[in-house]
Amino acid sequence: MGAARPAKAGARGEAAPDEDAFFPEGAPLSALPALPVDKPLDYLAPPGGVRAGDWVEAPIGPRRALALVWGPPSAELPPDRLKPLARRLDLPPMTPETRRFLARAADYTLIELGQVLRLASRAPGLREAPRMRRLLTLGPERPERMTPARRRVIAFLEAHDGMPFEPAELARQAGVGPGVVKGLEAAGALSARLAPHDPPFARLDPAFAPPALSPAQDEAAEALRQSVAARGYATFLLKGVTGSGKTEVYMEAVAECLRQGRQALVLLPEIALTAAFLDRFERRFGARPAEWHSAAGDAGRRRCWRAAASGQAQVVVGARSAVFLPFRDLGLVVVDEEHDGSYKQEDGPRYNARDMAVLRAALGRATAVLASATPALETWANARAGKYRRLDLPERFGPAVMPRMQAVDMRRHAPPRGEWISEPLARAVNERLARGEQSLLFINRRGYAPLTLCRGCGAHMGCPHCDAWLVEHRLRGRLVCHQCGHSRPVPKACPECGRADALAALGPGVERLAEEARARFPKARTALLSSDLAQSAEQLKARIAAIAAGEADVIIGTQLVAKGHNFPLLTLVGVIDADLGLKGGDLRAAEKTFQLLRQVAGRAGRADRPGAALLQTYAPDHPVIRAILSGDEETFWEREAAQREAAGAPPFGRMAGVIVSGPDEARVWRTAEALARAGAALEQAGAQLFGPAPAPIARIRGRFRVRLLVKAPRGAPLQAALRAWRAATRPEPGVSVVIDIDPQSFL
DNA sequence: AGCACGCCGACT
DNA sequence: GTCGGCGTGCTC
Repeated sequence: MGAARPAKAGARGEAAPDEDAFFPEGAPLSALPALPVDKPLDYLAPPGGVRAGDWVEAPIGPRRALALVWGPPSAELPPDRLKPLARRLDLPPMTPETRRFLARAADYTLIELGQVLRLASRAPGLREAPRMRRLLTLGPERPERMTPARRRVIAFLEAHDGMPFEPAELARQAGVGPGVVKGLEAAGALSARLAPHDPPFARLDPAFAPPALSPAQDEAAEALRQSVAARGYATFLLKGVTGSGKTEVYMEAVAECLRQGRQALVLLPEIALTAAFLDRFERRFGARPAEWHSAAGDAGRRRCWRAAASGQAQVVVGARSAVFLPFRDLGLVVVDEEHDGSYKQEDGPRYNARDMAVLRAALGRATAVLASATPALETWANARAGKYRRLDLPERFGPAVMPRMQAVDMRRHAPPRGEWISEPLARAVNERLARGEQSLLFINRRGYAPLTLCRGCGAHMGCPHCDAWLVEHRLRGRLVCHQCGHSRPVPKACPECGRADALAALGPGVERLAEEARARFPKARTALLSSDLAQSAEQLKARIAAIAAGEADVIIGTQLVAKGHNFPLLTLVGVIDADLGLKGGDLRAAEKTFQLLRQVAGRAGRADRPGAALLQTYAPDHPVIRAILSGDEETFWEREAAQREAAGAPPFGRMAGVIVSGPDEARVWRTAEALARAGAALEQAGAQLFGPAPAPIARIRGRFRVRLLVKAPRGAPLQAALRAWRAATRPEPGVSVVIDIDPQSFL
């Protein structure tokens, strides 16, 4: 996310200057339907009039759509051609801040403005009247005829001190039939009132249970508190390893936000992690926040959306799409584990919730907090450039931030053919076994073996849809393509030459490594952890928890172990192939490997009991390996940033990936070349175009794919230029051109 | 998002 | 000759 400057006029769909303009019945106005239109359409105000920001129902073709009153009419059509809006909806109006945010988000992500409104209104039942229910309390009168059943109802209500009940619930609790309650109400002994069906969220108390903070935590918390209290824009990078207390620190920012009477949003990358977070939240503030994620259900989403819009929900905790909720007054956005790839929406409208969070804070005079132990390169670069304020949390229990890191030079310690655990690593594991401690053997490759080769004719088992090799999954008895998911049974004989028993499995996967570990450490209890072995997310979590609690001595795992769960008994991490991922054309390979290996190695030991990590490598002098060994991440990031600039690859900030794909290779290539030729138009706008790369054309899921890259200096109108450029080139039939504004996807 | 319009393939 | 595939465009 680039600089967070205040809103600038001129962007498409900018909120009208007259922010709460009133439009009396019949007056022309513009309103934005929640469908993929790229600008508001003109309508006439409905009976009773409307204001900018009001939710309405707009006729669109033969249908009616949810829409938002945007501002004065564009006057592109004469007023006699305009249709009147159907009606004003009983929903809290959208604030000018949120409207400006939606406009800028559309501009930044190249998503149609109406589609962004749709993201902001994805809750069920918005066009229906809010559901109400009848509640009964004790009325002023007593009934003339008193019966035992009636007495029970009255006594029950008296005992509950004015608390209201639904009729059916009251009858059940008082142990009477529904007729008794009805009779009492008719006699005037009970009075009824209507209340919203969705109960309000419990009030949160910022003073409920403030934790004792370390001096370093308190310093960071104070910086955040001051920023929230100042009610202006700022973004912080809150950096600290697991266990440094990041969560406690940003919870204090939430507390200050509550004291300010503004709303806070906490984005979490994984729904699976929310339950633990919610418990923690409740212990701090005495009640649970509103939740926003797909698993919350229709009722939950409706309740959360309305409470966010009305301001009743003080804090919303949610997945990435929560960033588009129409908050009434958002004062703080926290993005936890900001480097996490799941903040990126890849299907349908493409956006990165982390970037949207920063944009939203900038336009709403709010504080954004990006929390991570391993920030994304672009976040790190933004902090270095002074756009984000950086807060570093040291380890609470002393300087032992990372485990002792050591390389095992595989050129000197090569294991025998068909094995992958070196002697030094085996020794280290045996030491742990003797002490009753856990070891983790890490290999970032699922399955048994990455390559199956015929010893007879040399044929390798490739995917019929991609160029990728098929990976043998021995536990499933299948060959699987990790690119496209295609799978087939493991053949008995070579499909090329027909020779039986000639197929050889080459290279290690996690299943094979587990086999080797069991043979190598026969007395140890081994456990295999791989995402494709789990039946369900729940089951996987339970399994990880059991292993973390000590059910295994040697864990053999894929990158799944890098995230989430802590392993308190773990004191050794052995990285089987630290070089994996450093090869290949991915510009982000070094950065990704660096982060992954640090995260995995960081699982070893705890702050008070540092562990060790052994990296098996054939290239101990590779800069990435050296950076991981030295732990000097600042230098590493500096180098990565500089190298990208030197290579002419877009550095940071304003850039876009352009994905050209289709089923016909020649058509995809011709379209990519046509786009490249039209790049002159981009260059006039100060942008540069890279590609298409001369490398062989990629095949993914049966479609050919070519990538182009566009970069523009800060301040260049990249979005507008991209729009014009794309419009100027007609893709060949069947070819699609997708512009991806987020850097993570294409680097 | 729907829905109509429109231009090329296989068919009673 | 037509029926129908879904690519493209429009909705105030």
